[in-house]
This record gives sequence, C-alpha cells and structure tokens, in this order.
Amino acid sequence: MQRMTKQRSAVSEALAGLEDFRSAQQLHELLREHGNSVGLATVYRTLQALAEDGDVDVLRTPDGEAVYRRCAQDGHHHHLVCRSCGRTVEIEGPGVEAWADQVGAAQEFTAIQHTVELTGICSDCRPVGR
Amino acid sequence: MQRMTKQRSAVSEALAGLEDFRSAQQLHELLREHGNSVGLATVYRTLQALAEDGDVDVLRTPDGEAVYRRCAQDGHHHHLVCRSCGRTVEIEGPGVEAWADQVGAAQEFTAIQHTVELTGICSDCRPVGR
DNA sequence: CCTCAGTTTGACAATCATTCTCATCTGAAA
DNA sequence: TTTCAGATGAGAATGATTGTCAAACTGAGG
Repeated sequence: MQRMTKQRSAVSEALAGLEDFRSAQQLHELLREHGNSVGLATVYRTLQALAEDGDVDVLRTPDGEAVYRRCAQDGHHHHLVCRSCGRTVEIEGPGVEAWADQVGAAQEFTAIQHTVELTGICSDCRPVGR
Repeated sequence: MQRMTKQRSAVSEALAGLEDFRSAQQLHELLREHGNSVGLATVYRTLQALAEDGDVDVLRTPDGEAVYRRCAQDGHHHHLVCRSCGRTVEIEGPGVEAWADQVGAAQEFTAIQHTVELTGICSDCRPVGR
C-alpha cells in the first residue's frame, strides 16, 4: 500500500511548483536547498511511482538522462525543443492523438501510448542574415 | 579527415545487414561473433560519427540505452512496439510528417526533426476472453 | 615501394545516472 | 500505544558511455 510520507509529499510539491522538465538529480538538489533533505534514492523511487501512476510525464534528454514533469492538468501535449539553445515550446497535437489510436487499432494493438517530440532550430538561434 | 579503416567498414556493414535498431553493445557482440574483433570504444565512436553524418538514426529505449539503425533507404517510418512481448511493427505516418513541419514552422523553428514512437499491447498478449 | 605525420584503435580506467542492499525508521490501523 | 509492512537513506553496485594514451595503421608524397 502507498503511504504518505513527508518526502513523498515534498517531491510532489516540488513538482507542483515547476512548469518544465527536471531530472531526478535536479529535483534532489532543489529539495535540499529548500531544507527538505530527501535521499537521492528516494527521489528516484518516488518519481518512478508517480510515473507508474501516470501522475508525471517522463522523457529522455538526448544524452539519456530521464527528466520528469507533473502531468499537465491542461491536457496532453507535446514539445518542440530547440536543438541549439534548449528553448521549449509546448504544442498540442489534435491530429496526432487520433492518428496514434487509429494506427494502433489497425494493428490490433490496445492500450496505445505515444511519444511525440519535435526538435528544430528556433528563430533566435538561426544564423543571422537569412 | 575521415579515414577508412577495417573496423569502420565492419560497423557499417553490420548495420547494412540489419533492419531494426541495435544497441552499441549488441553490435559489438555481433562483430566479435563474425570474427571482426573491434573494440567497444571504437564501436561507440564509429556510431557517433555515423550519427553526426546522418547515416544512422539514434533513439533511446525506455531504460535509456541508445540504439542505432542505418538510415532507412525505404523511407522514413515509425514503430509500434508491444509493451509486453516487444513485438515491433513498422508503420508509416503520412499525416504526422506534415503535421510536424507545420507545427515547427508556426513556431518559427526550422530544420524540424521528429520522434514518434507508439507502444501498446498486441493481440497475442491481450488477456484471453476479452 | 618507403616514409612520415596525423588518425584511429583498443585495453582499461573513469564517469555518471540509476538501482540495489539492508539496517533503521515511520505511518496508520487496531 | 502497539505493531509491522512499507518507506527511507547511506553507500555499494551496476551498466552504459566516455576519456586516456601508447601502439598500430592509413594515405599522401617522394
């Protein structure tokens, strides 16, 4: 059974106060700074549990680090990340959702989940003069 | 300047003979089995170089391992993977490609790249009786 | 074919995120 | 308050990936 411990709520609260993705290590550091000393292993365990319950989204940075963010209350969406400066824009994919379910059904797959991430070069990073 | 060495061509050849994604470790093992003894570090370096040149695609497995595949000559496509047994189906996303470019352009991003992966439970793994 | 400089290689050490271990602690039900 | 299964944390362990550096190799010239 899941218990409500101070460290578990501390992690949840930290996530609640953030808009974007953070790594387990960053969250751990953040908690320490705020006086909430929580073990690194516990941060990992808690994030894992939250991810399983669908309370947080997980994705991988290009270098393989896992980053977490509380599930957007404002609905499911995806990201467009600048490969140069890391600027992130949240986007919605009305068509993509439907497409994913449709494709899955056509292959006789159920419980379809999808990962869609876009990367590009943002206007600020585009070489000047063009 | 890039030189052509036997290990470099060995890696390329190994990739040429494969359809799906393999990790650096798997490729390393594969090469050893075929008598092409190549250092693990070299496999990593070569794959990195190939990825930079856009000759291979890289993506991350859910547990963070990097997997590589030669760039599909047969056109860009995505995967639908069974979360239970790992069975993989290749799928095409006519609409998704267009959607990605469109969304990117709307945000003033250029050189858009996208990652789209679907997971689900395949018919073989679905609980019987329903 | 022979030489030479700059590359590349490979064995092994070093990183680094994440997971495991296990003794100790704690929430919450009775 | 008692009780104990679930939870914690310090540190070890794991495993992929990268760094190190002397030795081997490639390719251009001669």
